[in-house]
This record gives sequence, C-alpha cells and structure tokens, in this order.
Amino acid sequence: MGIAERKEREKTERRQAILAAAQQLFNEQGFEKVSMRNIAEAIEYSPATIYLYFKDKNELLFALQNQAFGQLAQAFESVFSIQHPAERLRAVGHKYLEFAFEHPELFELMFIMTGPMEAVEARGEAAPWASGRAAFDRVVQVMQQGMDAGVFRCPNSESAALMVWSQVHGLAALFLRKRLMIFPDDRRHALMDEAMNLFTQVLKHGL
Amino acid sequence: MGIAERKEREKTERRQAILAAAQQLFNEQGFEKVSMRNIAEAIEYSPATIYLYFKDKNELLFALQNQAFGQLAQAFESVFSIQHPAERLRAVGHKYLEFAFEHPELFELMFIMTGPMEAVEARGEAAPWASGRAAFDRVVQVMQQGMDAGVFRCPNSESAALMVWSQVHGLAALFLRKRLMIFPDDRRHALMDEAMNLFTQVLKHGL
DNA sequence: CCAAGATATGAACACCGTTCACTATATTTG
DNA sequence: CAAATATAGTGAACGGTGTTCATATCTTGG
Repeated sequence: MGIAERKEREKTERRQAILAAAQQLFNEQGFEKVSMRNIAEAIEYSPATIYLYFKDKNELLFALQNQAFGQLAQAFESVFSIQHPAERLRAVGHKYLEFAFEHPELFELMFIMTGPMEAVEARGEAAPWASGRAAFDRVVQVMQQGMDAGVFRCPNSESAALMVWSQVHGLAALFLRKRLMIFPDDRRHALMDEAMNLFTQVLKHGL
Repeated sequence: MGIAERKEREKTERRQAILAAAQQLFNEQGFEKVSMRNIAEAIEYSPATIYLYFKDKNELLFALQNQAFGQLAQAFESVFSIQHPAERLRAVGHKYLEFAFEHPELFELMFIMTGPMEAVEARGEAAPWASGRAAFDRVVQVMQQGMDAGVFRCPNSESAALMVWSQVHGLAALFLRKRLMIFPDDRRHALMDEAMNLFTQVLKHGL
C-alpha cells in the first residue's frame, strides 16, 4: 500500500510545516503574536485547516514545547565532558541561563506559558510530560555524579536538582518578566552575575 | 470649595470600587477571567467607563499589583521579630512561598503577568516600580542584618538578596505554572520541602 | 434658566480561538 | 469508465477580548 504510506508521510509533513511556521513566528514576532490566524497566514492555509492537524492551540503549543525541551537537553549535553562535578554543575546553570537569554520565546514556552501544560493535563497520561522530565533528569544526573564522587553531600539527587533548577529558573524568570527593573540598567547584569557567583560559592562553603 | 473636594473624593471612591471589583474577580475567578467587560459588569457600569479612571488595562493591573506588593511587604513584617539572622532569613523564604500558595492570583500579578510591567515601562519614571522595590528591600535588609551580625559572609547584601529571592521565586513559579508535574502527585510537596530545607542547609555549611 | 463641563454609554473596530456546513478533489468500488 | 465514497480544505459565523469615539445625560456655576 504505497499510497497510504505517501498519505501518511504528507500528513506529517504538513504537520511539521505548521510547527515550523509557528516556531518561526515565535522567534521573529514573539509569543504574543503567535495566533492560529497568523500561523495559517504564514503557511497560506485557512485557520480551520490547522485543526485537522492539531486538536487545539494548546496541543500545537505542546508539540512546540517538546521540541524546545529537546533543544535544551541538547544544550546540556556538552557539560558532561567537564571533569570536576562542581564545575560541571556550574556549567549546567550557565547553559540554562544562556538558553533563556538567547531563546526567550522558547523559555516562555517551556516554563511560563500555561497553554502547553493544559494540553498535558487534558491528555492525562500515566507518565505525562516526558520531554520536561528528560531535561530535568540531566540535572539529576549531574547531582548524582557529584554525590557518587563524594563532592556533594546531600540526601537526595532529585531534591538537590530541584534546588539548583529553581535557583537558575528564578533568576531567568524574574529577568525575562522584567521584574529586575527594580535595579538600574547598568547594574542589572552585574547583579545577576554576582547572585550566580554567590550561589556557586555558597554551594562550596556556605554563606 | 467643598464641592470640588467632594467630586475629588467621589472620583477616587469610584476608582477604588473598580479596583475592588477587579481584585474580587481575581481571587474568585482567576486572572484569566479578569476582563474589562467582567469588571464593568461587576460594578454595573459600561466597559467604556473604566477608561475614565484608568488609561488602559495595564494601568489597572499596575494599580492592583501595587496593592499586592503592599500585602506581601506586610506579610514580611512579622519576621523582624525573629532574633537569629539565619532563622529570620528562613522565615522570609517561608513567608514568600506561603504567600504564593495562598494567593496564587496575586503572585501572578506581582511576578508573572506582563501587563503591569508594560504600564511601568510606559510611565518611564526615574525611579520606576517603587512597590516592587520596597518589597525586595525587606529581603536586602534581612541580608544586611545577617552580615552586620557576622553570620552571613557575602560581599553584597543586594546580590545575596537576589540569590535568595530567585531561589524561592523559582520554586513557587515552577509549581504555580504546573512545571512540577514531572513529579508524582504524592511526592511533589515533599520534594519542594526537601529542596527548601537543603537550601537553608547549604547556606549554613555548603553542599 | 441657560451654557458649560463632567460623566456615562452604545456601537463599532480589529483582533482572538473555535466550530461547522459546505465544496472540491482524490481514491476506491461496482 | 462511471458512480460512490473518503479526504482535504475553507468561508462564515459565534462568542470572546481591549479599546475608541460620537452621542447623550446629568450637574453646576454664572
């Protein structure tokens, strides 16, 4: 049945084209400009057509989010070549912030927008949101390696990873949501660097 | 000129009524249901009327945000009766998380929604966003006290406050945006507690 | 009592996500 | 090959959003 296969292939191609158009819209216009109508216009289809390939906008955002988490996990890969656990952890934090600043729209998608998570809830799978978990597991792994090497002393790699994740996420989220406007423009970045440096220092010796 | 005064008073009263209605809508229906039309309906006015008292929705949200920051700063006040700096800092973090979980809609307003910050940017004042700064300064103060007492060893109370703020904010933001769905329901809260406990532990002795 | 100013609003504009009856095309069947 | 059927796509509509503006009403100083 070569025809059925071709149809299948064409279908996923169109699905991919929709995602690509949405992705581009995200990067070039910002998440607020990503509407079903704008996406449709970009691929020269009617808005209604998108609903043949995605149940609703949340499902589309969810698919996009999964791609983004793939990219983030990819960005983490390079840190595993770093030998010392503390340096490796520091690199993970750095990669996270770097990713947030270089791809603020993907950061929105992954960590701030409610839409994709509503799709996760609507699915109600037993092991939901695998792409998010996979990215987080990279950090768990780094913590575990540090514990195994006797460098980190903590009861649980998962909670330790959550602590580190929260730290860098908090900084990135406050910045991207303009909440660091309480600081003068010229002090802002320096202050963020100081906060991060202090954190790594605290991990070593305490406050 | 008693009349002019009365007019002035009535004007601010109506402004306040609008804010109160919006506040109530926030608490009872969630931030997504707070529309100009819903607010107008609640106070039995036309939507257009609100624009006589607020330039646009962002200005209204900004006013609401300021009230929320007042409440948060208020919630921080009690920690200053705690003697030991480390315990006091721990209490600040606890208060922050408590506030986030008890008033998730106010948390949205203060730290996640883009609307209020666009109003701040539109104003372009020399010292913008004073209410946010005031709340943050409570944490700076706690850090400074710890440094003065010789308990905290860090170069700068402001960057140290930013680190602590980011830590608790990150945890609250990840939770409220449903990003902790990677954890099973029954482990979630325990894991958050562990992460917070680990952080305070790390502040003492390092990792 | 009238003119002027303050206050309020209905209707409209341009968006948004979503649905559905409908058409046009491609494929399968008789 | 023709008829029946399945697939793909869409225009128009529904109810929602923030916002603007001409119009109407009500209050007040002269």
